[in-house]
Amino acid sequence: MADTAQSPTPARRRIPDAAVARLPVYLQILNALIVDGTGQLSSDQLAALAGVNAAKVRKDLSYLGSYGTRGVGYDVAYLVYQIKRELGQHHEWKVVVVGAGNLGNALGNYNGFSTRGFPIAGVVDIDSSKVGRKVAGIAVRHIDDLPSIVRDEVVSIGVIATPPASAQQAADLLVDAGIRSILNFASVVLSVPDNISVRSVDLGVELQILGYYEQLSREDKPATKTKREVAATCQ
Amino acid sequence: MADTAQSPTPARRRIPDAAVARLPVYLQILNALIVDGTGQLSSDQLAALAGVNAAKVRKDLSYLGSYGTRGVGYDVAYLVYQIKRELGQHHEWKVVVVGAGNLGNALGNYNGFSTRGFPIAGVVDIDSSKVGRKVAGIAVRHIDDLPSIVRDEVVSIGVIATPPASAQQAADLLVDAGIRSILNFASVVLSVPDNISVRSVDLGVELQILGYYEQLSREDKPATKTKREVAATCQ
DNA sequence: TGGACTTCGTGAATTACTGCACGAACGCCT
DNA sequence: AGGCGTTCGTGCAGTAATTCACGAAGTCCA
Repeated sequence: MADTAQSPTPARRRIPDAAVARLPVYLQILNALIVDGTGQLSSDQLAALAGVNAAKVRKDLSYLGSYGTRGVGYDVAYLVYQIKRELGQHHEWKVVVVGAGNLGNALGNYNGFSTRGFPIAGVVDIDSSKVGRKVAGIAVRHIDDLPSIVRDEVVSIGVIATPPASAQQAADLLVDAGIRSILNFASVVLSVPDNISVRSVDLGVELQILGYYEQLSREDKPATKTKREVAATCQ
Repeated sequence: MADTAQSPTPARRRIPDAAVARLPVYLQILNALIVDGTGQLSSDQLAALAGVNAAKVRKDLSYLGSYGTRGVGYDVAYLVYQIKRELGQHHEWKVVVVGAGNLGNALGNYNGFSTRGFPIAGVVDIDSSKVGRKVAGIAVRHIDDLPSIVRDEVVSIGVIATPPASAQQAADLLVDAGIRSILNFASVVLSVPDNISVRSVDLGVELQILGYYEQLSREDKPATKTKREVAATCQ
């Protein structure tokens, strides 16, 4: 968070975390629009599709630069290009999945990874009996092979799909193998060095949050409806 | 957001969204501590385990009431009780899963749901060829049965595990069936009435966010490491 | 009983994010 | 060419979230 001093690049814009979390959503929408043949769209339209405020859309996009045309809107294809550039999506980031259980299998078979620029370089498991089984055409390898997979395939991101009890160990192994970005599906808080990025997705937590608001809306006499249309991703 | 007027309950505390999102994490940690036999712990200790600031822990917990003891800390079991109460976790919330594909299967087999108070009342799919197949011991039913499942089983939460193209339709059907809380795994922004809660978890978006910070840390000369230890769940 | 020490609870300061409102820039039409 | 309508980009005010800092309230031990 030290934006102090003169960075070598004249003005390296610092995009707020909240905006970074929304850019992929815009990108997803815009990609769908390209398929539909839409060439231009306004911040109002994009805002409606993303379920957010139009001013927020404009501000978010302004962090990328001034790529809109006043009186007209944004060129869809160009915007896609710029968002991809900002997100580092112009090349692929390879992913390795740790844990070949239910979730690991589902992730392996999930198309969204490769179609969005995150091809799966490998699936590993600590259980030798699972080694060799195929997940989405990829043979499961033993976790001891993790370092060589990461090195040989130039993997950037590790996905933890193990039981909670093994998650910390998996994280340690990923860090040791040189991974600096981790997506964690196990319901534990991982402890990692400062320079490692971790994002955790815990289904139980998501449900509990929903449960809270559900309870809240029931306590309030149903007349006063709690307005709430979250497109959370994190947040 | 209208905290205006006099609510009937003398002082219905309004817990900030950010705090609500953290309470389940604390709960998870505390539950693990109970198993270990820990009776008391300080905000400092809990903060370390949750990877957050101690002041934040105290403020979050203070929204529940004053349940700590100065000079000592918090009683683990009592805190668990209070967090559960606040989150509405003293009774179970039944869940229905829409979509019996890869993800639907993984979710059905995922223990975390039922062990954390969200038993699966049913799995439905639009594809008749999948109907009758078993997912985690539960027979898949046709989506036409959704209204009766929701009514008969008193389901509170719907989980969308369909392909993106069908997600909006699934959401509409859930809303029609009376569901007011939706957990969406499809990578589309759902459009629902104001009084419905939606939380979206998009694996692609999570990876793209990680990709951004990964790129960022590579651009900065590696000397200036970007500090970043996020335990996001939403945010 | 009293003093030293610990830890909570919370007001106040800080930081981050949101949303409004408006000037500037552009296309289009006559 | 000029005026009109549209939409971007952004300064600013308002709101939400975080963090600090310190008094209050408790434990423990001599």
